[in-house]
Amino acid sequence: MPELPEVEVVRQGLERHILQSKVVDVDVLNPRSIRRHIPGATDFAGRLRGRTLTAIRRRGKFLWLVLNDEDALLAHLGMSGQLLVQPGDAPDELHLRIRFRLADGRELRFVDQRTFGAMAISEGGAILPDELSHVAPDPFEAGYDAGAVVEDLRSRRTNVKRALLDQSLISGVGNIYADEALWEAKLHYARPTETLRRTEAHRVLDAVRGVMTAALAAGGTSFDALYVDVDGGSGYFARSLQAYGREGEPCTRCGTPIRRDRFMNRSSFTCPRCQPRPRRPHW
DNA sequence: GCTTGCGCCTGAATGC
DNA sequence: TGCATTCAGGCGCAAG
Repeated sequence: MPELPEVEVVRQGLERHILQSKVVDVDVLNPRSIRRHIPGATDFAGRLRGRTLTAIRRRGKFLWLVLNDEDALLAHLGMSGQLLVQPGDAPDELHLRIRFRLADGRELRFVDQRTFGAMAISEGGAILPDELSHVAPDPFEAGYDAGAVVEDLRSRRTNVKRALLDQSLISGVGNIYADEALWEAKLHYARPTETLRRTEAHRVLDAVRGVMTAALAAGGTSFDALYVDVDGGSGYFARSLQAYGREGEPCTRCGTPIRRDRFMNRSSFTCPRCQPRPRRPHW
């Protein structure tokens, strides 16, 4: 599942492989993958033909390829999206959605089994696409202000995990790293945000940055055949996970079996001892 | 204005 | 065995 570290691995891979490449043609094999590009596939391809990829940028889980220092090709990988750089004669992937033919004969390919991902052209989006105006800075950006995030977090009327997953508060965090950060900070996912002390809020935000830094160093988290890198390689952070996916296995801090709950229609993994459920408030 | 819940999507895994 | 159901989950939007 691509979260910030996996998207950053992809960004770095694109930077290594296709910076200054020229797009000569584009095939949209599934229009759903450009559903955010309202003018449609013909317009999409026309705006890319002849353009050069002059920079690869990222905020949170969003990625954009700058076109001649002006417009941008915006991408979100969703659940299962991959951006692969392949020789032109490589066989099509089963879930190939968009093909970008490059001038040197190689292809940039958007492959996405579940089609939750999407691409679009952002006019004038080189620095920061307008489409991302609602996406907060991620913890690795210069504009990230931990103190401001702490105050925003504590002003919300929700629980801490939902807040961490809210891209308008802090971007780049998905289900896996939210669970890992909460385990690290010894906080339960259902903890009401308004009851967080400043030190606790800082602790969980520091944990978010720490776990994502470690994941990036490991090349990201990969499960099964959902590859991460542009050449199809997998990251190996999955073996370092402390909570996510470890139901029934002992907590590495205290030995208590990790439990799995359904929460917000997704799985949440906690150590019941290190992360006790908050006491219900008195009504 | 803010918070919450749903639908989108495919394939693997599970249940009967 | 085979068909049906569940699960994975980020995002945008509608409803509350």
